[in-house]
Amino acid sequence: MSERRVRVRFAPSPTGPLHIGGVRTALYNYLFARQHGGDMVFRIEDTDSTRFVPGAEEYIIEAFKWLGIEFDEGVSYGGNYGPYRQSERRDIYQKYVQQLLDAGKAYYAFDTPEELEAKRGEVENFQYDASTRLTMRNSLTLPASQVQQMIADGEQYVVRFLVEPGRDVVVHDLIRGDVSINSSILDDKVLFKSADQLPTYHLANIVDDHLMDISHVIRGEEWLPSAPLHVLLYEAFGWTDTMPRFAHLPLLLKPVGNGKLSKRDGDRLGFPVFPLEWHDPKSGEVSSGYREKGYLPEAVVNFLALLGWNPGNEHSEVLSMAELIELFDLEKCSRNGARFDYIKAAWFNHQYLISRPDAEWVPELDRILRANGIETTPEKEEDVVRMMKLKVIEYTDNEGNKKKRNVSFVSDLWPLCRFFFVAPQAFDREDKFVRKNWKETTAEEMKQFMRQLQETEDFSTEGLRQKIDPWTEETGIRPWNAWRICLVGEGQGPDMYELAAFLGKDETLRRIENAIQQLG
RNA sequence: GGCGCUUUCGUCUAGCGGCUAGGACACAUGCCUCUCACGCAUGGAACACGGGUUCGAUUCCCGUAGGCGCUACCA
Repeated sequence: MSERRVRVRFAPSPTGPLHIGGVRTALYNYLFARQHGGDMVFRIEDTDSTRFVPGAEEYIIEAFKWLGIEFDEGVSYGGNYGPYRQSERRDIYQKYVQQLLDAGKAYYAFDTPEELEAKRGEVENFQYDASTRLTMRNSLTLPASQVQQMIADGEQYVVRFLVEPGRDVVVHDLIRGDVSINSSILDDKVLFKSADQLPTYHLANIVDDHLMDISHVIRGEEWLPSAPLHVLLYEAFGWTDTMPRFAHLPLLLKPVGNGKLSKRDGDRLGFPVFPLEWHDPKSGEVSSGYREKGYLPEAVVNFLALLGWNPGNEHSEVLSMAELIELFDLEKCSRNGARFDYIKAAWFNHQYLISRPDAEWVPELDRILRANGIETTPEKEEDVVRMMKLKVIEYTDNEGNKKKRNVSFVSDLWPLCRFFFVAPQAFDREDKFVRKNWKETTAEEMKQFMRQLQETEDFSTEGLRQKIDPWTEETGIRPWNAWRICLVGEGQGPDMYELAAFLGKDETLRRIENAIQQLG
């Protein structure tokens, strides 16, 4: 078994945008596959034609591209095990359904949805299983000739799996160990529906995993209760020796309150639950995405990887995809659900944002500036990036130490740097910083200060420092905070000499004059 | 209701019979300082409960309680 090539799959239903929990499941599959030099398969499980949502498949593919989770084969990637869309595999499933039917391991059932509904109404905890199947309308209770006739007449039916009661079915789970369930509590699951000539999830899933030679099934914990059914299905087909190994991942829970993470939590607390922004084609509703919110894909991946798995104490929590691949270990996955700590997600984003290479900033910053009506030319771009990188993301303090600012999202940047491009228009007298640093004597001091600036020949950072520092010593005037109000409008921003040097003498003086006029 | 999974700081977790129970996020305080930050330092903060097993349980077993999931002609 250790010789078997690792092949895993991520197999979503195209019923809407990819939930962040699904992203994590895919990520774990990906890490596992890459670590073992195996294959990652992308399969579309669209066996419920009524729930198909246009655009969902494309959305999912785009989301993984953005996140850097790569598939080796599957829908849109090709491969030797296709087709990878279940709706295109009808013939295959029919063959295997027939195989079970012929072997007496499955049977036709003609009970209509209405009849079943009625049954559930009159019998408490009704379940279609060994205890009830002989009281229903199916090929076990009806004469064979009548069954043939009904099918020939086009009567709607389903094929159900015949579960032998009274057996303990053991599922070996890589994360949880052996899980045992008695087959008597399992129902005779519907395997195939005549209405759309498609199988249900369970049948399609087992057949495809077998045919695609999947070695490991890594999926969410919600599948654990049906895992014994899947084991039984492998047995019924005679595929137990190549049955994949199972691993059921803990679920992602709400940040606060009870239950699993839902879209509503994101709306309520202000964080996305989808990787990309999603425009619902029916309702027109727009759901925010990590990408559009200014998250970096590396940060999302890193954060998600650590929700339910941990490499241990000796490692930093800031891990690249390559490091995650190297360290990942299914058996070290935790078994209990993880609350979704979106505050920590922001911290991860901060980590990646401040250490981003300059080149990657160019298009991003350019976009921000254009969005705010600042035109940059390609020649100027580099200067703008350098300036913003040095003065907004990272700067040098008076002692020459490199410092970094608390920027968590790309969208935080504009408010932090707009003063480089736009002079403060109005001043808020109620602002704490303004109140504290603009006193009655300040206007007069600023006028004196302006004369010093006026006389400064070398208006560079160093030139200003050499001219102004001695003056503050002589006069005892400490101009920096008031000066900051003039140029920035509030208590933030880089070193004042650096800022003034960037703005230039004219603009610096203009802004001070304006502030004096307004604040008096 | 039935079945299954699960339970260490507020949160994510390390721990795999003997530890002052460790780290990260968040929080608080201090240092730095021309502002906001960053950084650094410090601090508070946890083994759900009850029985066993054992010389010794956070760790193993059994209950109880809580949490989560499944219980469709959805995945």
